Amino acid sequence: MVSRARTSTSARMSTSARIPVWEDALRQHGYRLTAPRQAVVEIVAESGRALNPTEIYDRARVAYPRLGLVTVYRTLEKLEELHLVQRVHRPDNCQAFIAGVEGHQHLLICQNCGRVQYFSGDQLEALIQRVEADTGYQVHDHWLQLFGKCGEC
Amino acid sequence: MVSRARTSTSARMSTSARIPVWEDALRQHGYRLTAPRQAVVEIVAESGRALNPTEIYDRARVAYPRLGLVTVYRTLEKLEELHLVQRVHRPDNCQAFIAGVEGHQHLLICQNCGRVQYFSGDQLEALIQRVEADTGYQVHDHWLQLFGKCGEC
DNA sequence: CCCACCGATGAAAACCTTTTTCAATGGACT
DNA sequence: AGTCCATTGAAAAAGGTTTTCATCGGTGGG
Ligand SMILES: [Mn+2]
Ligand SMILES: [Mn+2]
Ligand SMILES: [Zn+2]
Ligand SMILES: [Zn+2]
Repeated sequence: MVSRARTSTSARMSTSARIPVWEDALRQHGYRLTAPRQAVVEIVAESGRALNPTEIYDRARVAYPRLGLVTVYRTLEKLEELHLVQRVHRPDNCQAFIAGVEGHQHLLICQNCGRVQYFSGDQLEALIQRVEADTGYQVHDHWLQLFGKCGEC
Repeated sequence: MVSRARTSTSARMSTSARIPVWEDALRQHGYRLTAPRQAVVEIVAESGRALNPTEIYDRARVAYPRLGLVTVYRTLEKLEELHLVQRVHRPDNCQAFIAGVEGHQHLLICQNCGRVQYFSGDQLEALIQRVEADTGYQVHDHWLQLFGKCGEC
């Protein structure tokens, strides 16, 4: 039970509930909330998959056809700076972005459809201490990602 | 003691001992062992840090000035295919390569100087089972990387 | 030994993605 | 209305990787 409790997959905010939160965050940091930004925010906030800049561009242009690709890059830059999105690294593609979560969590990625889930509760402390003792390194951070096949695939 | 034994940092082949091994592997797969390839192999096999194609290019040209950057890319392609090198992903740079190791191991990377060490013996089985149960995903693979500061830094 | 073949090479061109530049736009505030 | 200035999209530039191509040169067969 104790060990069970240490791992949790996040019951995240529903994807559409993110939109007003992100919009507020942008405004509260002095950024204007413009139509092209809203178009980008809507796509990224609602996606359960990590998306490339060009994928975001293509999808957001459906709602806002005048959008320029540069604005996608610039909006992603701001969303990343505010920790609202994070980059997802995969063997073949490290240029994709997904909505972030608060605190320290890890990614579980479907190798088939790209669907992403977060989880937390790794127990790496003991491992890290051993590696530190063995190597003389001081460990300050870690990446853990699981890859597999999601329920739908 | 049991848990200690499950974690090990690899007492790897000395870096220079890799060179003949890699050269044999290339030959045995039908690739010719040419001077430009040898220059690339020597740099990558002997490096304790992950190197970009252009870093490899610059270093290898010291020994073989006629070398073209394209040959660096092509040689890396073959070394990766033979699992002699692997790509190292970092927050800011996913285009660097380091000598691989046999079997399943993980990377420990110095954030200051880029020095890389391998370790094995994570105990993720229980965590993975829990995440699978919670999410309905089937986990087939994982990435674990530690970042920190090495003894020299 | 000579030749034909073909893998390998480097230069140049093409390509693709990301960043920078720039003039124009249009909110926010007075 | 008028000023300020963040924001925008187009275009250019930059940066990195891949493709193309003519040439080179090692190897194996004649
Ligand atoms: Mn963790
Ligand atoms: Mn592992
Ligand atoms: Zn899936
Ligand atoms: Zn170091």
